[in-house]
Amino acid sequence: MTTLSDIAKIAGVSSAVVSRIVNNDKTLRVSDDTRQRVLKAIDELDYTPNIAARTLRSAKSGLIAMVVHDVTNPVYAEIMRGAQTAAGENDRALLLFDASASEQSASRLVDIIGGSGIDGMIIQSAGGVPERVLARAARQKVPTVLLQADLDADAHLICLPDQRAVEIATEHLIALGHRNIGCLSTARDMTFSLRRLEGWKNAMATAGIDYERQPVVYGSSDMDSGRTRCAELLDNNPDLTAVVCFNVMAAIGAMREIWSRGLDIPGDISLVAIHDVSFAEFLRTPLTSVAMPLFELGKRAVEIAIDGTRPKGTSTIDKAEPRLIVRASTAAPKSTR
Amino acid sequence: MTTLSDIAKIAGVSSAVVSRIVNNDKTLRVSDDTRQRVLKAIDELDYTPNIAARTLRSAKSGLIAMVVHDVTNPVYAEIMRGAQTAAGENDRALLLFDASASEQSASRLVDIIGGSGIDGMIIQSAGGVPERVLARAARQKVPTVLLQADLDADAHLICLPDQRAVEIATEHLIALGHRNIGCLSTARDMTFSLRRLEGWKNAMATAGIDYERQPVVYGSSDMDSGRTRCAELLDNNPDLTAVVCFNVMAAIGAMREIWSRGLDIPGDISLVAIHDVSFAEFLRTPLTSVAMPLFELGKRAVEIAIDGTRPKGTSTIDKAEPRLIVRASTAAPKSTR
DNA sequence: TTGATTTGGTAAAGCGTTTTACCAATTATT
DNA sequence: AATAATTGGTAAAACGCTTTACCAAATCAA
Repeated sequence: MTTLSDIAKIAGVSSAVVSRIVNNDKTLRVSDDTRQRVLKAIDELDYTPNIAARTLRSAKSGLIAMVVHDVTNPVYAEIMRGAQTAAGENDRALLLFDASASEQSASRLVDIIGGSGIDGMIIQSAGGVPERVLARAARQKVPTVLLQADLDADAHLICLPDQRAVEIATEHLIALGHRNIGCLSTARDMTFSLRRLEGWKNAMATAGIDYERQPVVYGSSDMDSGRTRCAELLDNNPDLTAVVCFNVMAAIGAMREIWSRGLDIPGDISLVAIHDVSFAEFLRTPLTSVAMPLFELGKRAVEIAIDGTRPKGTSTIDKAEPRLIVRASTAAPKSTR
Repeated sequence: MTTLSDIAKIAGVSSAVVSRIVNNDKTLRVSDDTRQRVLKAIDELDYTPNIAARTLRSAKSGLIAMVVHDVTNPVYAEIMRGAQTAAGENDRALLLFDASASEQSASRLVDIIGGSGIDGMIIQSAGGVPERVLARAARQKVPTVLLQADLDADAHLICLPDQRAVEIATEHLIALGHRNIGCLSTARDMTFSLRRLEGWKNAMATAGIDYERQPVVYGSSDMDSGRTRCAELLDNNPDLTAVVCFNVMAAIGAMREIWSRGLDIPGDISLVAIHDVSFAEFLRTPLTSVAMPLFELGKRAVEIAIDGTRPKGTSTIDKAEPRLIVRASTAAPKSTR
């Protein structure tokens, strides 16, 4: 309700001065006395700049759109927290879109992009994003950051240290004495699945194990998928003593399948999952996992979305190594005991 | 980039007409021919109204702020999905703030409220919201909806059918033959805790059980709290055969404690939790729970935030009964077998 | 003393909508 | 034929801010 010119009137200056003081314009020269008068008026009237007017004039809204595949998945929630934090640090706010929520929400997003409502966009939703969203963003030159999903779009791309994470997981199993180690992978057509597989091959080869003879099945990142794909894995590979699960929720489904067969974890099968979740420790068998820098991923995503100078391309979060959290789902295989 | 007057020029009309066509103004009288020309131009140039200009002029941004206590908690994620859906249906978008993320994010929110950046606000964060946020919203007359948290603020308040949920949970245990049923409650100073306790008392009294002799402990909604409070409960009440947990995450902590004592669920202790989560079924002992209409809560919240006509006050989501999901964590007590 | 520079500002043009008030031409009514 | 009502629009004023261009007065240099 209080406007710039209200302040200007009270302080006895033009609104230009007030605006430049509010925006901390370094090129403004103003007497200390005047500045104090303005500041006092701002404080007394509790003035806050109108966002719409500022956005209209400056073509910067301070809003970043974040499209997530499924808010409900705790793995992705951590990414959101990272993004949230970076947004706060940089005076931005996050507009949330759940790709799985409704078609109308995608339409709304297209309208917002087209209406210059956002300064940047972050997409976590592997595959689930309508083409028109990407197209519109490209046309409007809205900086777009893709997370772990290299659609060949005109956008930035950030990856996790996928290969290293699976290497660490596999090395852990090998160190325990496992030789027959299967993979419960994520979607076949995602490059992060490939990078993870590469990590597994690497670790196996380094240990002199012929990974060609070891099974790999592909699934998605949920419990149901984990359960059914794990069943296949066990059915066809009686010698298996360990499984690397590329997604923690799938790993939980896998556990269920293993238990339902009367098998023990880790007695009969050892399990390592990629990504950690808060309740991993509280499962029947506390789950050994490799924590990925998800928070950092979200944080970097908004930083890149904000930073207009950065050239497009792929970057990887590699500040910290993936972290192995040994719990109770991994142990030496029976044969070595 | 394309503006209203671009369209107007091409269609050979004034921008007023275009605006009113875009906004579907019923009072506009225009020849069918003209309307088609305008529509065609809009379509060809792929025109989308500039959001900032519209917001500035109309003082409606189409944005609802949602403040959540912890994005990471799967219980609250379901609320967000509901809100997301309702937002899509009503052509709004959601601005997300994580109360636990950063102090700066609260400042940013205050600026946005003050700058007329939002049309409404939903707060899920019990206790964790800075006073200045509420104050600013009240001053700016931003419709505010409080979820399960009756701060005495000038706002709408929506509650869950807390009492009924716990009644259902308790009745289930009583039907199985339990008489010694404890409560692992949520925070003592929250009225939803009180309502839930009321449900327990109700069910107990109806069955002719003296609930005064049964233990109640208070905790918070996380696993650690669940574990430690459950320990107290067990230490002081050896006769206990069942526990109603007012929060599912706390219930998971409780399970851990029970197992760590070499006790069996449900053999020694039966457990029911309020709220369901996707992985409840995949725990060591699949957890019996009472699902609450969380999705509906989120949905109603944005509907109320949008609907300016509704008088302030308390409402309860009572369209559907809380739903008992019987899994494996509840069974008849030993004594009756 | 004169001209140049610095200080401390001001005026005003947009940014793209929405909306109210108004109006000329056409059609209907008496 | 004269008046009234309807049709199909138009003009222009906000909304509140940012930013560029400009300028009078004071200070400084020579």
